[in-house]
Amino acid sequence: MSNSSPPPADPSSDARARRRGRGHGGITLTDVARLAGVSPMSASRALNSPDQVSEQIRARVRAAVERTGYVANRVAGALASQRSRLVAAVVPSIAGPVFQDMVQSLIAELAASGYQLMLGQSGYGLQEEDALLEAIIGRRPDGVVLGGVVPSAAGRLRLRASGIPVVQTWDRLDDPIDMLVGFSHEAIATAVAHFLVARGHRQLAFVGGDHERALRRAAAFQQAAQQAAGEGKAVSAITEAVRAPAGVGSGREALRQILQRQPGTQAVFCSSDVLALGVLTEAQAQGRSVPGELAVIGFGDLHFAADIVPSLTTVHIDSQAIGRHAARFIVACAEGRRPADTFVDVGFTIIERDSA
Amino acid sequence: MSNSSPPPADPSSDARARRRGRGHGGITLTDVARLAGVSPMSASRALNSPDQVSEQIRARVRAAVERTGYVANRVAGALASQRSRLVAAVVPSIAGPVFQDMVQSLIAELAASGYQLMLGQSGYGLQEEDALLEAIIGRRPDGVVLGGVVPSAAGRLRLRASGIPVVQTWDRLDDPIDMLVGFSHEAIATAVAHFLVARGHRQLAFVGGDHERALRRAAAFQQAAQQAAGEGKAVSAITEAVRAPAGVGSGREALRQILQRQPGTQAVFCSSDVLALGVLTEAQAQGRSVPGELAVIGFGDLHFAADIVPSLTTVHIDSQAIGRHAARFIVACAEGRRPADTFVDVGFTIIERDSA
DNA sequence: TTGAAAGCGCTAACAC
DNA sequence: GTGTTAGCGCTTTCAA
Repeated sequence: MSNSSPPPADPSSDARARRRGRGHGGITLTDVARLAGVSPMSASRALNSPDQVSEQIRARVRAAVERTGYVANRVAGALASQRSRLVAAVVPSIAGPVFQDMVQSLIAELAASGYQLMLGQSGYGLQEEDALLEAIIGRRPDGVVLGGVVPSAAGRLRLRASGIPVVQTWDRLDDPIDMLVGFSHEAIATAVAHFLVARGHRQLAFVGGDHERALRRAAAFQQAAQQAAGEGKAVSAITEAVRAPAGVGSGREALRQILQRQPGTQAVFCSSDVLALGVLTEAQAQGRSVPGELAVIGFGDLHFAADIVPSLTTVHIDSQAIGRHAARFIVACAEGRRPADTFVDVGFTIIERDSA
Repeated sequence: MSNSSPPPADPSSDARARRRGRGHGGITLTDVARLAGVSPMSASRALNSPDQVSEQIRARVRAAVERTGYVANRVAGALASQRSRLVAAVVPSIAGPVFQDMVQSLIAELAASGYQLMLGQSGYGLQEEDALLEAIIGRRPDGVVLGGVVPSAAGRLRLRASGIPVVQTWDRLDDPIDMLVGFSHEAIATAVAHFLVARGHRQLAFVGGDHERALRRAAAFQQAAQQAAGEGKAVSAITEAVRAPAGVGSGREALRQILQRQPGTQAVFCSSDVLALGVLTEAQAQGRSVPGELAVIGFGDLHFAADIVPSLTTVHIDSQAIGRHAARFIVACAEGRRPADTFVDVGFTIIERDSA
């Protein structure tokens, strides 16, 4: 097969071998344009802003694309236009159940606008976090979404300096880098404490991870409990911190610890439904009835929450909405119409089921 | 602050405003080189292949980078070098528990070699799958990892034609596009059927999704059961297909259906631990003891499997290994040393716990 | 070891 | 509408 001029329709077999030297044998926009008998610029327009060219050109370019199997090189496009149509997201870990729904809706929503998601995991030490940030900024994404990641001061500075739109999520921060889509962990802890106290529980416990966010929620929970106590009720609340990853096993262990420290515990608020499942399991294993002897509240409203026995009372967060808002913020920025209001509180709902 | 020549150390405030015209005010390698008093090429070498330049140049460039807060533009680098250091992965959905560990280890392993992951979701119809493939190929990633996704004939052709290394995972396919890291669903189904028959169970059931992979596993399970029957034992096996997403609720419903269709069912093999949790839950709700009256086997060995009551007997797949192998295959290809053997079967293990 | 020249494949900007 | 020109910021290639 001769290698001059655009290759014919069959793009099969040995494309892999074609690469050599500097010209790499790939089909370029110039090839398509030549085949269609138009200028490269017209070909570009026919593909990217079809209304700006005549029907004739559109048709000829379309035909040439079909014949060659041309796929536009978006790397070159990004370099020339300074728009990568790539968005980076950073989460502590994709393996936990927490950020899944957010990432999923982020991907879906971005894809709908022609953007792709690059996913990074922090939570492998600060050294790596810096390297990750550098790798991300180096790719000049059109936006960065941070999920439950609190960057170092240096990281914040770099992100700011890069000029890339940033959306922080999963938390209501006082001093966001740029945009914000979240909810208040303190408000949730307070609401849950009131919920439990209102139902007559006086000896409470909180189970959560040992990271900053969970600890803040714990503090708020204790504080709200104290406050209820101030209203003439004697309420105690203890906190049990488990190490990551917070699985079912950690939940079981946590309940054991709690019952040792405060045998009369009447209600447990868990910072994830998975932990709550562990608490439920342990309670059952010990023959302690839920919610009769022990009320349990989870967090996240994961898919299994409604279907286990007893069904789990839990805090629902609309994670999909978080992803959706974040995606829209960034797409808007990328298209030059930065939203006026760059802060969204998606709120929360306590879903009352059988466990509390 | 004057805006001519490379800006001084402070990269704070209004970088966002600096963009205008064609030159976008960003710090480029040329700026760094000028500041260091060397050619751009030397600066590039100082950063990318430090051993090729003198200590003097290295130091001066390093200093200039620090002063300016320069972050290399990898888009330009990718265009020039034809290596994006970007790998694309496609999974049906990131929200299921199935591909999480794989994606997690893929990200980690790639990051360790300086690569980033772009994540796409298929499973939104074929129209979208084609668009997704186009978006991926357009970015010229150094590799594509397919997780449980069977591309259309057209998709396969395009991937092949693109010359991008492809790794298919989670299955042992007969005719892979390129490289393969997986395990045999048929072998698993057979092993589980034998496991159950050997323990005296004669009335079996399979619960799985209604997609191709699960159905193949179901067929293999039934066949293995028949085969055992041929050895002088009367074995029956029925299949219950649930619609996606296969959650705890689907598992409960599935067991109800099964017990209606085959009231004497003694053992259930579920195509995911989540379904198994549902079956367990329903059995418990009906007062049916596990494993006494009903044996249950799951698939995936998810984090909760060991900690629920009864603990779940299940099929363990080393998903992390899948991600690791896939990453290594692609990095190797990208660095010009394509592995001789591009096929790995990671196998499986039946983890025997209390539920069967 | 260092540098100059020449692109990578595309699009913004400006003509016609 | 369409084409021409001139880069985007980097790296490959080749010469010194």
